[in-house]
Amino acid sequence: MDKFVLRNTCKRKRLHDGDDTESVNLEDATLKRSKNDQLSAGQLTWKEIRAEGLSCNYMLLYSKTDADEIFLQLEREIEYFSGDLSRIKVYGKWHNVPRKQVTYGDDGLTYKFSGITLSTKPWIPLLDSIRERVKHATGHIFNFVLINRYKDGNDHIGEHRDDERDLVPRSPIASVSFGACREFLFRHRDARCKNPKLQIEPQKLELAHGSLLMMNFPTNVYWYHSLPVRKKVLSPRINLTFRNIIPAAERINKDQP
DNA sequence: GGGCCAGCAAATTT
DNA sequence: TAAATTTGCTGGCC
Repeated sequence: MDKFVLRNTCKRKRLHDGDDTESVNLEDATLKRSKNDQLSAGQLTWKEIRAEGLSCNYMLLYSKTDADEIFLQLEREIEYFSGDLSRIKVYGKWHNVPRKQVTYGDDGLTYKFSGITLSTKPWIPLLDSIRERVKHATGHIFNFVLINRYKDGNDHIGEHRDDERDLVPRSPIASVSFGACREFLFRHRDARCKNPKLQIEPQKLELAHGSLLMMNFPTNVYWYHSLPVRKKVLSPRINLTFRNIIPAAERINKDQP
């Protein structure tokens, strides 16, 4: 993939002067990455993102060269859910989810999404190698990955928290991004209503090609996240969120002690 | 003109 | 039992 194309897939826009939201500029990241192309990844430093009840860490996990190669491999090898598994009923109307998605993970794991239960596909070497890279960088091993592919800026995901019931309590979520830069938005649960009691500013991130975002406890308790529509984005983004899912058998035992 | 955002539309699940 | 949750459409603002 051409570096020039990637560098232009996302122009950062400051909405307000003095905007103090944490954000990561793809152009800076691309420059930094080109300097580091000769270096092995893992030598790059973490950036901390903190707010009330929000704890995230961000780094460039892959050099641009490696990220380009992985993006192409993902495009070749990942098979997304289709048919009933990619449709959803909202307000009595059926819709195709505005993105492509699929789950891979350890044998027997399932993941509930908006009423439908998705079973996982078995790990493939490409995904296992990314999982190992995340383990090397963070010390965390994950048993499940949800892959979302956003074909362009019209594909999106609405504001949500990740389903806590299925997740191992307090376990972090690792989000690895490839392809086009998209704005990622956090909003505090107490700042979502019409007349919020608290004025908590949203947190905006721009997740670069080859980046890793760790969402640590208790981020997922207090903050909703979304990937809004961005009409100017014309190229695809693939995002992998690694999680630790409680196996269904253990969940049943837990619910019925 | 168009990008962005807030608000609103049921039915199902927990 | 009541609250939370999904996406698309509309209208207002810039």
